[in-house]
Amino acid sequence: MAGCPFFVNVKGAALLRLHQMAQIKSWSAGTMIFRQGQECPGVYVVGRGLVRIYKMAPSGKEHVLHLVSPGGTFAEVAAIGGFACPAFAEALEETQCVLLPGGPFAAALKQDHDLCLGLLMSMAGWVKHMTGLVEDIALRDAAGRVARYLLMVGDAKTGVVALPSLKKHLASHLNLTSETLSRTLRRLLDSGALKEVEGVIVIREADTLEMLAAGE
Amino acid sequence: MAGCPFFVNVKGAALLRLHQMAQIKSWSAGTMIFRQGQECPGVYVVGRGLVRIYKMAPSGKEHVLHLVSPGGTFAEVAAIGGFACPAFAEALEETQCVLLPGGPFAAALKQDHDLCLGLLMSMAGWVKHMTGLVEDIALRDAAGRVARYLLMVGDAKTGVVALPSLKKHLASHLNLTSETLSRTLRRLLDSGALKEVEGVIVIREADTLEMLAAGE
DNA sequence: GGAGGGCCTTGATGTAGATCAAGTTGGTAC
DNA sequence: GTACCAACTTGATCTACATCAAGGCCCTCC
Repeated sequence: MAGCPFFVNVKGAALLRLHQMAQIKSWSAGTMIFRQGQECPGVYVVGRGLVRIYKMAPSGKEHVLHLVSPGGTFAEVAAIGGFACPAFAEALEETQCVLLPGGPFAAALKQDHDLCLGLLMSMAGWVKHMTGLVEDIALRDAAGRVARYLLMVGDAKTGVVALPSLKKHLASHLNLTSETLSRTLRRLLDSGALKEVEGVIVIREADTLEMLAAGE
Repeated sequence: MAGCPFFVNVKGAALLRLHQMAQIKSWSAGTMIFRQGQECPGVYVVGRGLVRIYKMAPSGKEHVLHLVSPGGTFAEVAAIGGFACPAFAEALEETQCVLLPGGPFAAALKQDHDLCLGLLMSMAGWVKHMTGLVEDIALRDAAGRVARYLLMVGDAKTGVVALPSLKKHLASHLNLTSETLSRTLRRLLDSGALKEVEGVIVIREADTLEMLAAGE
């Protein structure tokens, strides 16, 4: 469980300290882990299950920032920066997480240089990811966004794409309605760029998708 | 110049080391500092002038991520994460920067814990900022985005808003065309929420703007 | 001075994708 | 089995914003 990419550089006493502060938490499918604006309890590491991180506008419209699967972390940014949770977190499945409480974690950070460095790297990755998201939403049309997503999560060799639990969550992540996502996938299937095998989507013409992702 | 919020926690020998590696660079207005995809030369700290950081889609459409004024930094993320420049950087005015070259900077980072911590904080701020941007583009309409921007950069007391050099850059930052921005501002002026004094925009009804930013 | 060229504004028109409205399908409850 | 409900699809319509086009203003340059 601590075999997550976030802590690979942490070893020995420092790792032990993390283990000592760690608390195991569990939620059943569909329950809320924390709410937007709430004080941030610490860093979460997902052990089992799936967590959906999303923002909500006053109008009620929501946008999912991130789907976190085992080995991933969430709330690190708020925990490190010391601000309130900037988004909602919801368990989509039966989920188990390790919680590293904010206070002790910050203390560990102050003393352990390797932890700090590792975190810095992964933060850089985060910013890059967010930048990609902005680019995506601002610069690409619906087909381009879907194409880029498929290429990103699809298996490079077999072309098999594992879509997240619910299509409506994927749609929200790509800033589309589920209707538009549905239509876009249909068009890709009809054009032959994608095919469906036993209910699973498989990429057939990666180059077509790349052209779409690049903007026609 | 080193009085920028990025390095406040760095002191003594560590600061000296940074000074030793620093190089001064200058550009005239309108010149390119680096291009998207190019290898990242290091961390830049703006001393004088204004730098525009933007991405470009293959279609030619561009989106400005950030306008960096004196005291601000850019390319930190790529320098730390070790990837290529994710965007373009262009000097909008006669600009002078300090460059901390990637290699020596990474070495300093490995040894100096305070530098590392400080950077971590500012990275957290960056992620938060990007999250705000995503939220903005995904969840708000044109009027909401403009309203939020005005509230963000406007002087809280006087309500005076200093718009960036060119409106078209602001428009691009908010993911609007300059035409739509122009129309939106006109509507806000006509409705009385904003007024114009000697060519400068002043907020008159902050609560109206807040309602718009919150989504009507 | 006049000519040219950005930047901004305002109006007319076009369009991607949202919204609204029916169906399918599949799963769980009884 | 039937009833119900949520996810998904597909079609028809609507709308916010982009795009296209024209004119005005303020530069700099000759």
